[in-house]
Amino acid sequence: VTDSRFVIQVVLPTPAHSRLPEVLSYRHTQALPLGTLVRVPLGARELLGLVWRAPAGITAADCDADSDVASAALDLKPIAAVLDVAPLTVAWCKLMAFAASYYQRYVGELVMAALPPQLRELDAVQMNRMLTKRHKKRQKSEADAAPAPATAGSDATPRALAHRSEQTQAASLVRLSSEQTLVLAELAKPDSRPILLFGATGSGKTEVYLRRVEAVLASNSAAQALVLVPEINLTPQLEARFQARIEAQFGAGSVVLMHSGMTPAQRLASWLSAHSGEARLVLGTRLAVLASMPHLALMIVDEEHDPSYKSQDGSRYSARDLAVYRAGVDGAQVILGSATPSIETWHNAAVPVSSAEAIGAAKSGRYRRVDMPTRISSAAMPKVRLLDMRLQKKASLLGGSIAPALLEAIEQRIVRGEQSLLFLNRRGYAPVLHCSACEWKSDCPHCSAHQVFHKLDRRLRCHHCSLVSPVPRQCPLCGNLDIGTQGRGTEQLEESIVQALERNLGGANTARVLRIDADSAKGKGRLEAQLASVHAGDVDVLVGTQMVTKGHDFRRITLVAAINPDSALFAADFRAPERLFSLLMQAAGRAGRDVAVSAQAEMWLQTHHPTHPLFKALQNHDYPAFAQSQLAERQGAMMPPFSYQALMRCEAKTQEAAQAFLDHAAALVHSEAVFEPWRDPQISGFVTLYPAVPMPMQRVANIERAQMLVESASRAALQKMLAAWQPYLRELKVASIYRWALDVDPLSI
DNA sequence: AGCACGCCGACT
DNA sequence: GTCGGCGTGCTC
Repeated sequence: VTDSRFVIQVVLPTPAHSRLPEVLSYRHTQALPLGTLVRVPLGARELLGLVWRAPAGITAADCDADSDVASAALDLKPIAAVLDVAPLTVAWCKLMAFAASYYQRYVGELVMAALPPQLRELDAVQMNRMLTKRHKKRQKSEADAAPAPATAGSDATPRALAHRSEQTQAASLVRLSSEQTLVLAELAKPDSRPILLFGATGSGKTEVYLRRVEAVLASNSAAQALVLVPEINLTPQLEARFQARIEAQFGAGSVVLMHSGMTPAQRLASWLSAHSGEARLVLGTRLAVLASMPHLALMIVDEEHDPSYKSQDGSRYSARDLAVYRAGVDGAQVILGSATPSIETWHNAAVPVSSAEAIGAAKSGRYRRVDMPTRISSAAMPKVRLLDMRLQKKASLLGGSIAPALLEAIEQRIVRGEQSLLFLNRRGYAPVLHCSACEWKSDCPHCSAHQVFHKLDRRLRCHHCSLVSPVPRQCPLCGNLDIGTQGRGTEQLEESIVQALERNLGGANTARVLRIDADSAKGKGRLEAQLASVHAGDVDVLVGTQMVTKGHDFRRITLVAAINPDSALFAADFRAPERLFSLLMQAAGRAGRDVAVSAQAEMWLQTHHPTHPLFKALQNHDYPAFAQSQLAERQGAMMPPFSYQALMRCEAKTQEAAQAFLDHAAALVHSEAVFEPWRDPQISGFVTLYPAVPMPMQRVANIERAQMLVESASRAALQKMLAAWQPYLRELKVASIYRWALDVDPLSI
């Protein structure tokens, strides 16, 4: 114990609002490099920590000259154990440092979000036992696979080379289009800027990703690639395709998955494999952007506009933005792919911006745009038809929601043996019940939302707090027996379609209708089974929420209909049009993927606003025009990407308390005497604090929520102000507050 | 955030 | 007489 002279700085999973400092000091018998994983005592617990600042020769003995520091150093607790795992790289630590400072969190919080949960739980003995087992298993499988001595990472044996060329031949059976060939040549150019791969749905982006990954992995025997997708559960085909192709060429175990749906043991195994360099390709969801990959050379963010890349809890980072930053520190290429890029990315790719302002953008401050406009197999994009609902008689609407012309189009598809997809973003039978005699509505007692009527199990459900209650037989307020539904959900849409087909086709009706939404897909394997029946052709009409619009390659769908897209048209959120456009474009992409049927593929939009520019742009499949109009609007109103935002959210017992906290926080800033940075005109002149307001969903599970927007035309000024604000916020004590959190670059405000 | 310590109500 | 409720307070 006496020779534990070295002072080691460690970060731990201490939340930002605990009163602990970000970095803690411990003693150890020797210096430890930055990035070393250790277990350290904290109070009564023993936690996983990461060596943060290398002490560079500072020992307790060196501190003798200063007795205060020396005695403090002697008080330090010793490090309990050093994990037998290679230290994290300096580049990875830089990523953590950047993410922590940009999103206003403690480094320890991000580090722990990045490490697999099981790494935190295992003590040193369990850990080492596990590592030994893993090591032995690997040696055994290597011995079995290659009698010739082939070390991991260099598989340049004749056997491996022969194997590889065989595979290359097999892969080349998938013939590339000339467009794909050109795009791949463009991606191979030595240009360090992030790339926006702007490619229509069905243009063959996945094949381009695969080839690019293959090329980068083949160029260097250690190189690693990272492919991010929004939801791994929704793209099992993609996973299978990557696994088959890459493992065939680079060996079994060269591909690992990383997402939150895996078991703790699987997550640990994947993490170790990526960390050791054994895995050449990591395929995962947003959390995979934080994976330890010492030889990272390529990152691909598929569907980069997808909101699920922005973490909505905990550290609230954007995996896409961090990928762009990470490409910089790792010297890796980053490719952002989308048919409907986020407006921010489009702006970065289309308009030069000053380098200092773009998060992590390469030195030039701009992205390189590579276009893939053509649908593969010369299949055309579906024709978009706007169905003017103002001209429809209410009584003629089927189940109140489907125009007769649309039903007719569906029936034609059934006769031709083609499939239709009806898209409605509302699950349940009806969004609300109401009393015909009084004001009663099926309000959730705990949330500022209605309880949704689910007819199948005769229940009322709150989709926010999951409260389930029986359907009342009479009005709870006035006793009236006449209780009706209002609005329509997927259950009702399914019911209406089934009834109409029975009525119209009578005994000849053999049409099969399937509903896919979060309710129908509940339970392990249910979604896969349902999707499989669509692929197998066992379904004629598919009714679903946005769940079915993502990525599925339904070959025989020739009609996609958006039943009620208008609701998002005039939403308060300035990003609502962007989301609607990409949702509808993606849905449209489900139609006519097979060239044999693509000629008659159509997308129908039932709307009361057929002249709306968003629908016009969609009709022309003209994303650039839509993005341009959005950018013009945002520039006029000084909204992102022409300004930068942070949102302070607060949860409390009462709305008053929540707002009181935010008011205090704002007052703190405005009192220049307290908040020094505010005296700096470079900050106060550029940062605006808006008044605290209730959140759009004001109450969830009896918790009142309020928010306050902080905005600036200068990212640097906003960052400076937020960083200076943090310590004051941590000290702020207001009664009845549950918690507060800062969200940098919020997706919805 | 954990996890202690700590001081008051209903049970073997 | 203890088991356990969750209210403060501390953790290199």
